[in-house]
Amino acid sequence: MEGMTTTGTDGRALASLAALLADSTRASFCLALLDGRAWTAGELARTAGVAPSTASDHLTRLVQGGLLVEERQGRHRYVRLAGPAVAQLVEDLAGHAPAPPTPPRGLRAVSAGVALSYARTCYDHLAGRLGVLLHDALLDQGVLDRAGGLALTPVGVGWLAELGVPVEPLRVGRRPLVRDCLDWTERRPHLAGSLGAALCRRFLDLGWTVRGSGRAVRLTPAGRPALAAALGVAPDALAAPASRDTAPARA
Amino acid sequence: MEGMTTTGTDGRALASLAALLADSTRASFCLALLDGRAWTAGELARTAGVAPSTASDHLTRLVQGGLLVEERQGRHRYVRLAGPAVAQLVEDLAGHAPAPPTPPRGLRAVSAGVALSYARTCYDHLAGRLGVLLHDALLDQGVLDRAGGLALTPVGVGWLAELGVPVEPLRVGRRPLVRDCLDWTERRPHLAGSLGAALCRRFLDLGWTVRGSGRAVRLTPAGRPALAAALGVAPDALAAPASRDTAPARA
DNA sequence: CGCACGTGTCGGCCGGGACCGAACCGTGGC
DNA sequence: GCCACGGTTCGGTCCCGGCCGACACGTGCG
Repeated sequence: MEGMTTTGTDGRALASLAALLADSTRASFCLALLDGRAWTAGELARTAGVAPSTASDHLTRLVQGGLLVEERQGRHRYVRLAGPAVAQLVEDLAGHAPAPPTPPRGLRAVSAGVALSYARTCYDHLAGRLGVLLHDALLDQGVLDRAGGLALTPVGVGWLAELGVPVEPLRVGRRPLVRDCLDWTERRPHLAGSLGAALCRRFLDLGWTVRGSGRAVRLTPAGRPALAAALGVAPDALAAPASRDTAPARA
Repeated sequence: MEGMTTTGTDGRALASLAALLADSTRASFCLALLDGRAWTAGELARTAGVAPSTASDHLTRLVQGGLLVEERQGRHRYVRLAGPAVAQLVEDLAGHAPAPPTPPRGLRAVSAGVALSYARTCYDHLAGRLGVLLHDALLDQGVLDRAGGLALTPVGVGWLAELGVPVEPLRVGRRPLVRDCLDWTERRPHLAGSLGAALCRRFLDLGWTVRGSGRAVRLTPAGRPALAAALGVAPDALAAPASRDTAPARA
């Protein structure tokens, strides 16, 4: 009677998982790692503003908890999120957290912020204004449809083939093909799931986009008209914000 | 350079949200509340095995954090999850937590466990073997389709109309129409989303199912053939486990 | 070989927070 | 009016865990 029969995950297990993210330093690690790349322990320590020894401790716990995986190279310890499932978990949690009243501070921070809000990676797919725009355009084009839940249409399969993205290989594993992911800056959904990741990768392969510093992404001069054509929108609609869209906010 | 520009949710916000679930007592509260009903502070305190004063404290924090909403009636304080979004968050987190190696203890616990694993509510939709069976049958019947992501088909709209469930009212709000929800006991998906909730409610209204003790649900004698017909399966496929399917584990 | 550097370990400090018991307060029943 | 009961508030205790500095270890460079 006392122990109660929860017959499912028990409170302790849930709590210990949540505890991994319940520390601001570890949380900031995970948010940083949401760019999908591998970071070294030192990098994470610096961006979080803690001593290397502290960061090392946290990383050990995150790895042991299964949220991160590590890869050692020489004297470096690279860590990254353990997979899309973990990324989604962090995204969801972050999406429910109250938006910070953080008006960027310095000039440099502002321009960096502008670049990030225009286009960035969210784990392994596109986010920011460009990500939301892609999401909306795919719905307009009939590539996606949300009449009965977000889904790829038969039309969409053809559209993807034309772009050089075969769909079948994307159906492997438990990961959903398409999924909404709430955009932090736009507060509207962009496209995630294995298809979102494949598109992001394909755009990079085609040279339509390139990675900027950190998680920022830029649309190349060649990529703009090409992507506009594929999405059936005017190239102007893809214009980057105020600053030159080729230079990533000159220092 | 030092402060870093996360340009999104900041680590502290994420951490404070996660901290709400990072305590085993609060976590067990949320898991208990996943049945979708409103519990009193005392009930939660007893099932978690803590003093009323402790529970009161925890509830205040959970309400302030926006995870729970309260409703005071006389000398009682009823709390329930703040909404489907919170329920999904807890589910997801619980789904990623390691499965507990908890072989039920006593005789009574075993039969209660059997009833629960057969059919129960998961916030506001059906879970357990019956929930998974429903999910699979809907896919077989062509009501749902996951060719391009889980979605309701045109055929499904008709099927629902026949059952007396109009679809349009379900499209309101941000909540997805259909969604997979990982079943704790079956470790396979069952149907969530506004449609999952509507079906669960409809079955209760039709008298096909009734609520048992706690979050358990039972299929009524009248409901079994009716549901079997609607799903296009043999009534035997819906048979409850070993024990009598009418008595919910006496005393 | 020795030095710099990135990382892990240990000890110690300290704050937060989980918990309880006791007293207090309002509700509802007698 | 009294009492039982559910809930809350308040001290006080105690432990967990985040943090650092100092030291040890291995890598890679000069």
